[in-house]
Amino acid sequence: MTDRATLKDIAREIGVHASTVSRALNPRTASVVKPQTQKRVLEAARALGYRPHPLARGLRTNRTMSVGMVIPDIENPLFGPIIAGAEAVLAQSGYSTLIGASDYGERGAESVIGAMLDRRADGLLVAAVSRRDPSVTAAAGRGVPVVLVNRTVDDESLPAIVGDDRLGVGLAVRHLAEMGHRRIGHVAGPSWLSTGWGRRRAFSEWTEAEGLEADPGLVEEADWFQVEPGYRACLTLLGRRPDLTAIVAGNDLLGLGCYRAIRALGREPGRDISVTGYNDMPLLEMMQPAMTAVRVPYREMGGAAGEALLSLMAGGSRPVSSVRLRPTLEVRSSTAPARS
Amino acid sequence: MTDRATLKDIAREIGVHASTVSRALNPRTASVVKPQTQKRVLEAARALGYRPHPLARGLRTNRTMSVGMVIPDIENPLFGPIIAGAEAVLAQSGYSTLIGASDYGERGAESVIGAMLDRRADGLLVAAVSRRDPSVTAAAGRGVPVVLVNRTVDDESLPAIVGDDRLGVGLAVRHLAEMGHRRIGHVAGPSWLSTGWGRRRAFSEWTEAEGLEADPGLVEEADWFQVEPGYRACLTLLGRRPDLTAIVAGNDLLGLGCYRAIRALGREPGRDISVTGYNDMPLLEMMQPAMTAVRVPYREMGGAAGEALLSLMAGGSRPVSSVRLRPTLEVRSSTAPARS
DNA sequence: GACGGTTTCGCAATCGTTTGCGGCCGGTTT
DNA sequence: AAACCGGCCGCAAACGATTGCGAAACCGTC
Repeated sequence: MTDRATLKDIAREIGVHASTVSRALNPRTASVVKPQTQKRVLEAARALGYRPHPLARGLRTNRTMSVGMVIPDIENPLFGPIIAGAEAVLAQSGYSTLIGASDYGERGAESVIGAMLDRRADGLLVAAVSRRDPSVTAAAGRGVPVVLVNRTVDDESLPAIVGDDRLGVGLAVRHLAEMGHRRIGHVAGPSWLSTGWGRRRAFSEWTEAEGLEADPGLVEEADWFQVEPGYRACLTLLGRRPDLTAIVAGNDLLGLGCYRAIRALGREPGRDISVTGYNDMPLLEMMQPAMTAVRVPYREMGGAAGEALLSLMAGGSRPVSSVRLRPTLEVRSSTAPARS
Repeated sequence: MTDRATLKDIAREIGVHASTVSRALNPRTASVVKPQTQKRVLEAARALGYRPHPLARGLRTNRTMSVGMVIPDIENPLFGPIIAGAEAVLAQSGYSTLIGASDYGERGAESVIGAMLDRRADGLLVAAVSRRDPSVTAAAGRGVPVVLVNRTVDDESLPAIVGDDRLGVGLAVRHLAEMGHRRIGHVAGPSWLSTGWGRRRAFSEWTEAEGLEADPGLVEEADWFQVEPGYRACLTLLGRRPDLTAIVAGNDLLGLGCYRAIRALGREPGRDISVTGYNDMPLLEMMQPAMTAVRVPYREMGGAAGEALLSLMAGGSRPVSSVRLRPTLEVRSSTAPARS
């Protein structure tokens, strides 16, 4: 860890004061130094391989040029693209991304957020939020720029970059309706997450809009966005309504759980009962049958969240608005015309 | 962003000097302050909600308490558990994890590593390395603690936490041999990555050790650890050797490519040709047929890497040694007895 | 040559901590 | 009573940058 050159080193090199070097190097203040000395500074800086010391700078300016990103579960492949998208645009603007896993801890994202605020992160990107999360709103209340990703809170005051679940569920329901399905069920995600809750409501709205049967009994909630809970929920759903010809799953993993449940009942997903997933995670097209799914643009979502946070931190007075990204439908072979 | 309390605030509160407060709060120096004043300091600190300012501290101590983690491709589900494992143990010791995606850039991990060193990260966790990567070895040469994860460099001087590929490939080959397979092929990963290269060599060694046919023509290299390259490689392999009854894939994605290739040739993976994957990524058991795979303990790998980096940064004179984690074999239905 | 107005730069404070050094105070030793 | 010592704590100097303020230096003008 050979010692790096400092402003003082450059100053000594060309016989000026360190403050002049600082001004020459900072684009915002470069106008007050004589062009020729600026040139000398720049040359010396490059010659010495000068790199500003982020801690010293941050201490003075009270900015760390780093943002914290809170993820509930890094092992979920869903969050990879979100992280990648956000990290890319943040790095572009010189920000580093601190990662923190809340691991669905009992205390929510609190300790992770606390650690990040202790580090004086300039902003927060939170993908981990449940529909009400005191630590997040508290941080935002204290003036820390916060942008939510993927999930949001009920209180709409925080900017959130999410997928348009109403639209996405509509794509799935209409697709099934067009294929002649009249009795469609829904395996919903946890209603304490905005995604689970929103898709469930959207499902009810769309079945009604399409003039399909709309009975509360058509919906069964899984207590978790995972394969196993999806399996169980689908089993009870099909136990209650064996006449269903299609199922809209709250996400891909729940859809895979449906596959398993349908097979457990001696029928075949796609052929006997159509299934749609949600998210379109990687490798979903490799499943048998390849799963039709609503595709959410997660990388773009991460990128948009990064940009929103940047403009929020820039402190522009115009409020940063929430964004709903338009999903698309990837039709594969887990959906087929209804066999009457 | 209400201003936080500083040492000086605490000092004023109880009528001592800030340096005394500093000493009282630091376990290492707490012994030089009178127990009673220490108690008063602690109380005042808690009352004021004091949190040390990491930038000021880092500026003085020349440590940032943060480590950089370089990932080639965050979107690859493989790296999620590694990140999670490392982040967990590092957070335990008060370190924050900076994430950086090298995105397989042309210039390797150079710019990402550069950005992290500019930030004065105390250490580096690199999962992105190719078999020779000048920027990584350069950083290590400059005295920055570096630990490699998952992949390593040819030059063994850097501590690396990797899976034991020799063992893992052995598990797969022996499993197939026990099921009566005699003509086993290998779809290898890129030979410029340590994992691709190591598994390929291990394959040759094990086929020979098991007394199986060991012909260079049994191996076909995919130019990338992805489904599509695996598909192409498997096609040419089976074109050359239609008599193969089993294939050991260099990783899971290549294995999925093999599935596709086998089906493209009108045969069925598992039934006609056995396939083994490598890594055992999430949802592999949901594929049809569920893929037999060598399971690498990635979360433990991340954790072990974090611990190795911690002890490296602690500067203990005893060298931090490399670790090879033992993989296991998950037998599923993509492998079956050879039909002679 | 004095003067007003710019440009350009140096001075020094500041951000919040850590830490070497020295001073004070109490008690014990000679 | 002088000398000494150890425990406890304050003083001040760092760490490396940014920035308000003021002072030179320089320009042109009368």
